[in-house]
Amino acid sequence: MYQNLLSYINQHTTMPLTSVEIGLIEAAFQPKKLRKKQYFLQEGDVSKYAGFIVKGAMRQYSVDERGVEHIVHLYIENYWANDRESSIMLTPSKYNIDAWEDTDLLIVTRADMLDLIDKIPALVKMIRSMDERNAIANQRRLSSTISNTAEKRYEEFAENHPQFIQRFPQHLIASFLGITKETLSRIRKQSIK
Amino acid sequence: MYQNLLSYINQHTTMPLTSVEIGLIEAAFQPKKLRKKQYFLQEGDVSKYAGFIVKGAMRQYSVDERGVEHIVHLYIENYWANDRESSIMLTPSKYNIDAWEDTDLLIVTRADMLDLIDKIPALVKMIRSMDERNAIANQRRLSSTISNTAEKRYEEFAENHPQFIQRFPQHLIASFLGITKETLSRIRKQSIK
DNA sequence: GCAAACCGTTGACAAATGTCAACGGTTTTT
DNA sequence: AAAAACCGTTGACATTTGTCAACGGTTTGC
Repeated sequence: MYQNLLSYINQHTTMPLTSVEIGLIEAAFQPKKLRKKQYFLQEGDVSKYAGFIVKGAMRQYSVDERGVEHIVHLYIENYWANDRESSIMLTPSKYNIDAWEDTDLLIVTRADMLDLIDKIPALVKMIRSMDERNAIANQRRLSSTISNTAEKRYEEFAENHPQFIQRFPQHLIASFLGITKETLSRIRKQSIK
Repeated sequence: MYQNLLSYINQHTTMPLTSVEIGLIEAAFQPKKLRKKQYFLQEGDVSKYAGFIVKGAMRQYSVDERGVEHIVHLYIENYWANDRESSIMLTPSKYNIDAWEDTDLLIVTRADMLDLIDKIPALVKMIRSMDERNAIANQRRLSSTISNTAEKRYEEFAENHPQFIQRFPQHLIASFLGITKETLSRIRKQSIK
């Protein structure tokens, strides 16, 4: 169960974890299973846990006044599911996070995570490295969203994230890209020609 | 000159800086002046410095195949101007960063910054706090971009960032929002009624 | 095994946004 | 002081994307 998380950590740090450190980590993270469609976080609640996905797939989305869902994140194995704004500022979340497939998580509270970071120097580097990767990914996505047409955004996404294309249905991909499922369907038809 | 930077750092940390630490910081950061329109970073170059804006205003943008500029960031006092992807991965930047007004910067290389972080514990927290704020801001912008109409995006932006509205001309704001200047002009006309 | 829900596609049409050209009023440069 | 560049606006029109309704082919749940 903890294997994925531990190797994820080792990949993002320079020095391997000691067995004492591994013990601390296993004590702080708690296993959690979600069935398909179960909520991990509901709009209006304050995020209590960050979840590392060991196995499964999840999505994060907002729901607008008309009831339309807007997918802001898709998650699979080795991703962290969380609304950082809510968990950092302790404000009610504007998002829902739920399981798209049956999912195994390792969850940790922000307090326990901060505690771990204080005790395990390697984690400081990991957090920074994760934040950097995250900032880069966000920058790319943002840039693509404001600069490219829907067609180009889809092409780029399909090229850079083929795992997501296979794993999630088309209407979720469309929403993630900020377009409707009909538009995506037509774009794909177009580009096959 | 260093006053703004030092109080910025103190605001983002818990313990005040010692005079030794202040000395280290002043040694690592180098003052730099840019005249309006001068480049801080040009597309194709690898980002060498991060720049803290003491006074002035800058913009970061890409240029597409048709020669159209897409503004990805606007910066004013107390912002950091940089293409993190380029400076972290050491890859040629896809962006330009230039001065929109005459600007005073304090610039630092990534190596010197990492060195400072190792020597000054308070900076570790500052970086994390900055990354968190950054992640939250990016999340909000992204969510707004894929979920809202142009009109609502402009309203939100004007409400949350009135300083930018005053400081940058409308066509830059439009590009930042991912729309044309004509569309923004019509949106504003509309909402006055 | 059947009903219900889900998924992608298509057509007809509406709405939002982009494109291009032109204008007048600034501000900046020389 | 004149010329040039910049800025926001407007009109006419094109293009992109959204909306709504319907369909058939899955897959899912009971």
